[in-house]
Order: sequence, then C-alpha cells, then structure tokens
Amino acid sequence: MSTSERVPGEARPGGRTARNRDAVCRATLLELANHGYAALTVERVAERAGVHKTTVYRRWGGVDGLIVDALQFAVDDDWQPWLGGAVEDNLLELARVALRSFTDPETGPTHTAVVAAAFQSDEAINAVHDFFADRFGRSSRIITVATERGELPAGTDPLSVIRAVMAPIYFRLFISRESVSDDDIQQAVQAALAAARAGVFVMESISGE
Amino acid sequence: MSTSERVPGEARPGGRTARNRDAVCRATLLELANHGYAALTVERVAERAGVHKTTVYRRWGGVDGLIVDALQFAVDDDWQPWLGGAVEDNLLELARVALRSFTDPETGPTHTAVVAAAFQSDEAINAVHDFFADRFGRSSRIITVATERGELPAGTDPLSVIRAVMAPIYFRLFISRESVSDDDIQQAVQAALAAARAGVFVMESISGE
DNA sequence: AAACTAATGCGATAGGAGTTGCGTTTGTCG
DNA sequence: CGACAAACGCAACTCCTATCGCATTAGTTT
Repeated sequence: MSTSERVPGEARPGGRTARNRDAVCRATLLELANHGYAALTVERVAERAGVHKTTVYRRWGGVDGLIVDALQFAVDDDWQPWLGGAVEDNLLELARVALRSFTDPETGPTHTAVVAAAFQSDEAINAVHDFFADRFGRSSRIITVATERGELPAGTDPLSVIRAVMAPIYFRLFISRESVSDDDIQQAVQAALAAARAGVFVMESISGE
Repeated sequence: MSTSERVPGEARPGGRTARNRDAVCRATLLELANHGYAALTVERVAERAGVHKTTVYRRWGGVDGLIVDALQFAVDDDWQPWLGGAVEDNLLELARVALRSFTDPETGPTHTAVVAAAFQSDEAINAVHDFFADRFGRSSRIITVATERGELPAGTDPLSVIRAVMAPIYFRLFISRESVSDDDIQQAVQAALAAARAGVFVMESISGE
C-alpha cells in the first residue's frame, strides 16, 4: 500500500503521454499569460492543448496541479547568477531580473499564478518553496564569493543577505501592492549590504569555534 | 451616470440592513477561521448568517467582496504602535504583533485570506493596499520619534524603515513559504536598523536645502 | 506481430455557483 | 399612520466544474 501509488504519466514515458504533457503545459502557460490566474480553467487548457478535459483532470487533478507542473516545465534548470562585478552590482542585477520576471507580460502572469496558487494548494506551497530554495541557493554564490574577496564580513550567511535583498521587492509586489521602481531596488540592495557589513547576518558558530 | 452608483446598504443604515451586514461579516470571519480561504463559499456564509444567498450576492457581489468587507469590519481603527521603549524594542514588538496576527488561529486565516484575495480581485488589492498604508503610516511614528531622539540619522524615511522590518517576515510567510522564528524577527529588526543608521533610508532633499 | 495494459476519448451526469423575476417584508419620510 | 422605496426571501433556472463508466487508442513487452 506504500509503493502502489498511481502516478499517471510516469509508467509510460514515450510517445503520446509525453507529447500531451508538453502540449498541456504550453497551453497552461499561454492561458495564464493571456487571461491570468483567476480565469484559468481546466476546460480551456484542455481545448487549447487538443486534449480531452477528462485527461487533464486525471493526470493533473485540477487547476492547481496544472500550475505546479507548468512551473516545473518552464523553469530554467541551467540558471546561474551573474558573478562578474562587485557584490553590489551582482545583487542589483539579481533583483532586477527577479522583478522583470514578474512584470514581464510573458513570464509575469505565470510566476504570479504560482505564488497565488500557493494560497490554495499544499502542492503549490511545496513547489514555490522548492523553487525559491533552489534559486536562493544558487544566488548565494554572489555572497560567498564576495565574502571570500573580503567585501563582506567572514561568516556572513549568504541566504540571509539574498533574502534581505529580495524580500522588499516581493513585499511591494504581492503584499502591500505598491509599485516597484528601480530606486526601490537600489535601496533594497544598499540596505541589505549595509546590514551585512554591520555584521547582522554573521552566523553564530554553534559547533565550537 | 456618475453619481447614480448603487451601493446597497448605504441608503438605509438603520435596522435590518445593518444587522445583516454584521451577521454576514461575522459569518465570513468564522468560516474563514474554520475552513480557510479556499473553502469559503457564499452559500455557507449566507446560511451561517441566517440570510438568503441572493442577498449576499446582491450586496457583496461574491466571495471577494465578502472578504474585503470582513476586513474593514474586523480592523481595529484605534490601533497605535507601542512607543514606550527604544526603537529596537518598539520595532520588535511591532513585528511580533504582525506575525502573530497571521499565525494566530483566530485572526490568521482572515488576514491570510485578504492577502490571497488580492490575487483575484482589484477591490481586494485596493483594500490590502489601503490597510498597509494605514498601518505603516501609524507605525512610522516609531521612527519619527526615534529620529527626533537622535537614535537614527536626521531625514530618515520612516516608511522605508518600517517596510524593511516587515518585508522579510511577510516574504517568508507568503512568498518563499519558510517558517518564521523569533530569531528571524530579531534579525529583520537589526538589519533594518543597521541600514537606517548607515543612512540608506535618508531621504533626498528634493526641494532645495 | 500479437497480447497486454496504460492512457486517452467520449458521453452522461451530478453538484454547485451565480442570475433572474416576482412577491414580501421593513425602514423611512411625509 | 399611511405611502413609498429599499432591502430581502423564495424558487426556478442557467452555466460551469468535476466525476464516472465504458469503449477506443496507442506504448510496451514477448
């Protein structure tokens, strides 16, 4: 009863099954880009993908499942942060790219939809959590490198700095619903760096010295 | 055509109309607390409030309208931040109260629902925006007072500091979906204060010196 | 290529959300 | 107290979402 979980689409990876997953994910992304999260329905996705709606319900369960899978489908697995300049410049670039990914009319609605879906389904929560853990983990190299160069105090927690940079942007976008200017981004970077230089993000050496 | 907007419930404030609004708002809050945002339906709210569902649809339009009105209904208009200690302590208290309002099983689901509703309706967006503008405006006194006491640089923008404190908390709660500990709160406060002391939030004097 | 089975297509159907028309109740004002 | 209008209750109806049983297609295996 533990290994008998049915996961449609994994037992027969070749041919039509894979093609359908591709078509459905693309259709989901297009529907999100055109009509937004609130208007996303299983039927329209199915029709656009040239697939029967029953198939979608069976394989993806519903709208939330579609969004989660579309995220994993659309994610760029090879993404890496830019490391070519000073910390400040690398963080600025990081924040600007992130903001653009939510304001760009092509990718924005999709990413926004995933954040929204996390309010309705636990799967989406996990998907979002894992996505940010992955991206922030990669982004932390910016801080690691900077620390090695002596630009930041030794022992600075990379993830804390990245979060401090990104949090105000996401906060304005999705919580307080304020507009986000480039000045705001610069301020977020400067604030995070000031805190980092002051040693606020230095990790406690728990396991001895 | 400009002043003829129908706003049911405002033309006849006495008696049943007001009672119904009260009952419906209470029912909405209870439903949210018990079943969450995703399970909130007009019919259940109507039944719980002892009101016909048609009435709810007519006066509130739907689920989003219910949530928006329930927010305004539940908001404490007399709220003021605590100003009794040092900046650091006042900000800590502020952040802890905010976090609690989202994790408390009684008020949490409601507040979370409002944030979630903002992903689906423009009215909710405005409601959330106004709510935060109001609360942050009041909270900024913490910074104003501290600046006058010389704890922070002259010209520090109060709202920026408040946002810097709160953003990481909301970010973890609703975006990256990480848990929020008291250490995280302390770190957020320390980071915001370090940036403020470094002058990152000092406003540019635009209109002359 | 023949047998086997996962995956899909199709129609029917239940169930809920939201709307509409109409009669009734209930504040409000003369 | 009586007239007027706002707000409400009620029932029927439409539309959409989601599910189910069964026939068919298409990958996989031998």
